[in-house]
Amino acid sequence: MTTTTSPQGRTELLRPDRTPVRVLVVDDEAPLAELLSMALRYEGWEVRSAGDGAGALRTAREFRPDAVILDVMLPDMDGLAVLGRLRRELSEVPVLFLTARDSVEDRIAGLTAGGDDYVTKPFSLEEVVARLRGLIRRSGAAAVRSESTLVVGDLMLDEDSHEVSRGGGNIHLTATEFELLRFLMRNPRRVLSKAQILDRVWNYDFGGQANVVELYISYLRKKIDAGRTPMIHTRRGAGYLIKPGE
Amino acid sequence: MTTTTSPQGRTELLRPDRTPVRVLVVDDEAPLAELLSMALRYEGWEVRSAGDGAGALRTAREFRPDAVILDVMLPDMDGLAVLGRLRRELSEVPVLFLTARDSVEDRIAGLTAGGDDYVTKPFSLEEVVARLRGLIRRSGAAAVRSESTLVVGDLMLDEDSHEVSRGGGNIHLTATEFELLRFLMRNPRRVLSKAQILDRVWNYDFGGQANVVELYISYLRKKIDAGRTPMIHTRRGAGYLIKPGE
DNA sequence: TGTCTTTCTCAGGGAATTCACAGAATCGGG
DNA sequence: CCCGATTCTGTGAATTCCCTGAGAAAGACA
Repeated sequence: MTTTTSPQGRTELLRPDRTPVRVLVVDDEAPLAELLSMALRYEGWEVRSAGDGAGALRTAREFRPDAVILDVMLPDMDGLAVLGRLRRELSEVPVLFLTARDSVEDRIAGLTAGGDDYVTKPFSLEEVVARLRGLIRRSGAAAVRSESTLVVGDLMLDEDSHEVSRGGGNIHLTATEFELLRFLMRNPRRVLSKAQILDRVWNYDFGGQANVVELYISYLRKKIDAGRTPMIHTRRGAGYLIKPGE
Repeated sequence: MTTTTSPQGRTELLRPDRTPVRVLVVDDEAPLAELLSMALRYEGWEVRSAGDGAGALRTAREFRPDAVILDVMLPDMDGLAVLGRLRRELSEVPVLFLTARDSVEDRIAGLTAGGDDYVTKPFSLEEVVARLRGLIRRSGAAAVRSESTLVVGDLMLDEDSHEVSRGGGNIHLTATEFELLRFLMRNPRRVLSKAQILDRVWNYDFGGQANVVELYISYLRKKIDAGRTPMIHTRRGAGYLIKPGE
């Protein structure tokens, strides 16, 4: 039941013994597993990865993760088989499933019901991190009842209700705008490059123009900063950052 | 998991000694037992499971559950035999029977007279959780803090009588509409994705189109929001949430 | 069994959102 | 003060997401 402040200046999840939360990533696509691992390490978590079911079980046995990210499609055995065995050894561990968009309905629905969750490919890293954070919090492995509300100055963003307000007035954001603002607010007073933002907020296979970020920053400014003292700032050549006005 | 607040933010059932309620799940279909266990743990309860009658008795003796979920069809012995023996050792424990749709009338009817209850397969998790909650509440095993009436604004839903009203006027809902509204009302001001809703409210083997959720939201709106200030809101790209008007 | 209710699929329409493109504006270095 | 690089933003098209009517299928009840 501990909260500490990470290098990023954010409250962090910690296990009761004050060691970092441990996450096991299971995916046979190496680049994807790598991408996830790096994103999770960036969050301050300890990560191991496995490329198949057998390896997953072996690693889990020894690593004792607090949460597992599991691709449903594995080369050697079905994700479900892995899940079954995993549960036999680490009964409580929450699982975040990765799945293709179309295979969702048939098999995942139901699996996730117990408090597990899933994300469809292609996903954004922000989404994965947010979901995983929720899972871990609910599982009680890292017993931190952190607030679901992000606050920067007079700007508030509620991750549960998806409500955003500044100085009392409610603000309507689209899904992408919301994700972008959430990412900014999770890293207040810190410059985020367009590349970082693209990597985090957009799906990992997004192939479009990099200036969508500029575009969405522009949208956000119209809604968030309109008139008031601006909180979203440009660092030319570096990126963007959010901080309380004055 | 020692908080009095559930993941949904509702008051939780706790035993007199303030430990979580203990539930024993007895079912020979492992995936189903797993599904149930996870859902119940998510509710903040402590769960053990057994795959046959003998195991059930062994576990019950040692685990001393406050309630039992019992599949009527077990490989080694009849659910009824298990029940008989169970009662000899834990005389008061309430039981929630799981049964196939057609085997209901003949035998279960009499069994449930004693304050027990039953659910037919396939069931939805919301239904099982609700029934179990009712059983435990009535049994008096747990100090009950939660009301059986959910209230959001001027909207009221009674989980016992299944009555729903808004602003005094009674509203008739079908079974599915009721479950959906209950799930929404148990998570007020919180965005629920269509996937989450599907997992919880629909039967675990539902394989249909995800847009049934949209459809039933539409039905609910006609009955709940008709004319008045809307309480059911769409968060495009994220899900739905219910909150008091204004 | 026949009737009424409920559940669910399908498909069309409408609206909100996402994104590319391109020209305007701004910045910083010389 | 000028120029290239970078950022901002208006326009519009494509897409995605959501709502809902109509009717088929399944179930409940008498």
